[in-house]
Amino acid sequence: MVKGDGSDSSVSWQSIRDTMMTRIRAQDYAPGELIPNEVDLAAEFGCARATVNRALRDLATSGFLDRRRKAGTRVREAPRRKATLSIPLTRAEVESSGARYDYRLLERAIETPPPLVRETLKLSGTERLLHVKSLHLADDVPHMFEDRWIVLETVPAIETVDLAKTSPNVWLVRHLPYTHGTMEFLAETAGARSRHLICADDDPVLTMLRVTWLDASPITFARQSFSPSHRMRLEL
Amino acid sequence: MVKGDGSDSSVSWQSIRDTMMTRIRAQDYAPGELIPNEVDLAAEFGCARATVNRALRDLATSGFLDRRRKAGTRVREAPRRKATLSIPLTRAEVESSGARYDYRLLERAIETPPPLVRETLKLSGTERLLHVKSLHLADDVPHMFEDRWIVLETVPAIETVDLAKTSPNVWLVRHLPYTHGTMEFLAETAGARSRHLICADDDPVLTMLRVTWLDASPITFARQSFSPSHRMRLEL
DNA sequence: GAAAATAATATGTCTGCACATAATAAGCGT
DNA sequence: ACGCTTATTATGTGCAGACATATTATTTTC
Repeated sequence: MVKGDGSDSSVSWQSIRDTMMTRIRAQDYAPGELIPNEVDLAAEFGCARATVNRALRDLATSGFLDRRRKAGTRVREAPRRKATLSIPLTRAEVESSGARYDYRLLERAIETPPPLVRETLKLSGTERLLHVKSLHLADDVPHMFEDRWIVLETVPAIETVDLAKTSPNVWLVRHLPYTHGTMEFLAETAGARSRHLICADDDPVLTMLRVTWLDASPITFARQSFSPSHRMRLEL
Repeated sequence: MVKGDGSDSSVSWQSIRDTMMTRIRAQDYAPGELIPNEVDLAAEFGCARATVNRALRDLATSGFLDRRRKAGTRVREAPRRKATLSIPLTRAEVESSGARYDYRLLERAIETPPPLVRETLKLSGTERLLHVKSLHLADDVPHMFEDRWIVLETVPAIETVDLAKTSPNVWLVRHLPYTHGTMEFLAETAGARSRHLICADDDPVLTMLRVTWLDASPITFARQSFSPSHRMRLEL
């Protein structure tokens, strides 16, 4: 076959991707403008169209290209980037820094949602929610305080789980992957949480709000506040 | 042909992906355990192996499966998730909320890096850096204060750019896409920034640190502090 | 029995080819 | 001109077959 030897006769989709990436960076293709179509590029690189397709598809999902049928492929003006945030699974985060992880269940109750939670999770207000407060520690030092609401209608199984042993997040990740969700970062003063995080009332703390859904059904709303000086790190 | 009519005889990779996703969620395949190989799945779904491959590859990049040659494909114990953060291009962020965006250059100077910057960007200390402080506004209200260092050795062209018109970030995104970088969120007190953000000295502000690289060359180190009450939102 | 050579296996990818689909462009009738 | 129908075109996807590559399993050799 023509491609058998692997060294030169065949072109890899990665090499095409890299070449195209170089051209985009060098502005050989102007931002916003059309690039040659797949057939032409395949001819240029001397490969099958499918190979070019793979390369361009990859650049599109990476956010450097915009592709539309018939309309063609064009260079994105402002590349969108994806951050691979190693899903703040607190345990892994703590242990990766060499510290010993510990978890304490503080409160557990079944309640109806207060207004903020009701709105966030788009509930009617009559649902039964599991309300859990917990503390996560690194080397016995408070690391994060979590206040979480879980919709029992969506996750009935969690009602019988012993949350003193397994943290809600760990259980949820393991048993009920979400389909989508949102995440918000904000800064606030520790306030009442200072008691758990062992800091001053007016210390600034980083708070992360997370809402997850299983299609149209709300799963959980979590408010996680980290001890002062903590940094949430993401890779780009 | 067998697949021509498009309605039933052919199976789409998306449908296979969805079916497999359902099985993973239902724990038909136990976490950590092997799933059938591509040939068997292709037989089950009545399609070509390439189609199964596409589906499984997608689930792997989404973080639900782990794939290794010869070793096979297994269900990840704790799915890794990716957040598509709409690259905090401040202008777009502000305008999407319906507000008018404005930008003001506060300071511009060429300096040698202080210790923190030198370490972060792994510099020797003798390099010339462009040091820029700027303020970004939404409807004339301070929205974000930025303190940025740009390595002129990596980005010589920016020295002649009129940064009163174009913000450094906009220029960089447009002219020099980075290959990788990191991002950190933290909470701190406004301190001296309170003057620009028009808030109290001890108000908690969300700060985002961003460092970007072009392969092994450092591009820029930015410290962006948002006005109190601002939330940084990411989609999962 | 341990190390080295060899086989087996699952995923990775490329090739041609065909048809599907979405969106634009062209043609046409009024 | 205007709106409608009908090409045309670029990307999207499927199939069968072949080879590539990374591991793991097995056998051979000392």
